[in-house]
Amino acid sequence: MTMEPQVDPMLDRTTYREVMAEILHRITDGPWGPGTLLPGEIELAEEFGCSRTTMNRALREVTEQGFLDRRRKAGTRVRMAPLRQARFEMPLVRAEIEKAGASYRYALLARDSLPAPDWLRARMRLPAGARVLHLVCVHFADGIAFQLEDRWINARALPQVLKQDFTATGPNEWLVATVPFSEVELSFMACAADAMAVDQLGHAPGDPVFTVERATWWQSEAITLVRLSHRKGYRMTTRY
Amino acid sequence: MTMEPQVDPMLDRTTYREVMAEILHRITDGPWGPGTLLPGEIELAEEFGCSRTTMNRALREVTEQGFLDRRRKAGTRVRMAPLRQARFEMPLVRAEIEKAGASYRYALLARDSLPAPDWLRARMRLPAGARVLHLVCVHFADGIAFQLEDRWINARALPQVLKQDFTATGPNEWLVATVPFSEVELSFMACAADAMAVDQLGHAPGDPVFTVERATWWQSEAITLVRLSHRKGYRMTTRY
DNA sequence: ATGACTATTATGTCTACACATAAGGAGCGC
DNA sequence: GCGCTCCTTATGTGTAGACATAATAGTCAT
Repeated sequence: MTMEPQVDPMLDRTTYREVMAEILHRITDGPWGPGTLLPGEIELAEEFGCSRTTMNRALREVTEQGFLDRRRKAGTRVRMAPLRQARFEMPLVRAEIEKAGASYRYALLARDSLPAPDWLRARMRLPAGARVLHLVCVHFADGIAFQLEDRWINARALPQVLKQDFTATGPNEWLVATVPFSEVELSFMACAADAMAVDQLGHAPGDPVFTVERATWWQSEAITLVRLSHRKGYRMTTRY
Repeated sequence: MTMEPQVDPMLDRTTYREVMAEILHRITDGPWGPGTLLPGEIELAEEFGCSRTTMNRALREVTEQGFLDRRRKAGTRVRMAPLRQARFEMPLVRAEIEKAGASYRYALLARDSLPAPDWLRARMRLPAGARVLHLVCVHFADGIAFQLEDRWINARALPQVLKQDFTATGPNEWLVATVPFSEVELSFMACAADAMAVDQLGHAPGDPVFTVERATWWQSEAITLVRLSHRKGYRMTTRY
């Protein structure tokens, strides 16, 4: 029984990834400078030797990356300035420190179970009388205090948290592995160093401290509120 | 000539947006808790009354939003914790102020054309002897200083900038409309108030000032470096 | 048992086609 | 000129069908 030699029919096909790459190239280093009106999908599909569906997907994804502006009837245009948005990954401190090539150490400073104070109940939309666990910990990079973590965890939503002993690993890593979140509020700000920041991070009183506050909920139930104070001179940087 | 009554065939169709909404609902408020293994695409498509293509797109987009984890053969699983990434839109100050319902006013404080100082050349990878335009401006919300802008623009890359008179509109709006960028470095930090911040933003000397620094390049050529200092108590917040 | 091959399966992607929808633009009445 | 309708056009989205690919699970020989 003889077989016809079969060439893989999909092997030569232009994929939407290839199309994307070429489009991005034409935008950033090629003839499609800012403001250029691109040919229509059908025309481009013919030029690239793919279906309109594939071209549509490629253009859609390049648009999502912020380089194009598409409007029905008006066509596809190269943005004057790529969409002004920054994506931050919020890494675990541990990962951040180890990525920088420093050794990581963690210490628990305080641990306290108590009814949620009023300001916290208001901030996190907690019901009256909810119990919370309050933790204070420090993260060290090469033995030097890097980040001070002041965390509140809703023990009503997570009763197991009260049995956790956070002396070995931080609450962040435990939470990430244990509970999800559906809603996050994230703030960046500059605060004046308080007593805790002075003691633990080596700031002078009143020094500017870069602080991140992060509140998370799951299915409308408060999970945790954390304030992360950083060592002197810390910058949060992203490139894109 | 009689016509058959034609029902719009697409009107009843399940759209990928509807599917996405239902999937997200099932994840965040429904039976698909973290770790759940979802049924296969074909099965889901049947249940939702749509094609596998549509179901695939819905699942793909929910995955992009960080709620699902998909692997060939292994299937689709709800993530334990939604992907930890934050997206910041970087609005024009004007838009930010007006969105908050305040009136916007702009003022140019200083304007100076000079050869790039060494620190700036190093910071922006500028060639020796490059001329830059240095601008200082303030953005007011309801008459109160909101943001202080300290900007350097590479006049070698943008010779037209020297002819621009930035008394009426800020350099940001001009740049956005004039020149694109392909590379951005964005930093957030807490600085101590300097003389300029004291004079213009009403800080006390040494007060913590939330500062954003943003450097942009286009095709490896430096465009602009800007430091934005914010009024007392400013928080940059995002929800997702 | 163990390592190598094979079958199976769920997702990934491409095609061709059709209809939907937003919005620019022409033409018209005033 | 101004505002209105209507046509056209480019993108947006849905369908059925096919093949691609990665990864698991099972089979077989050693």
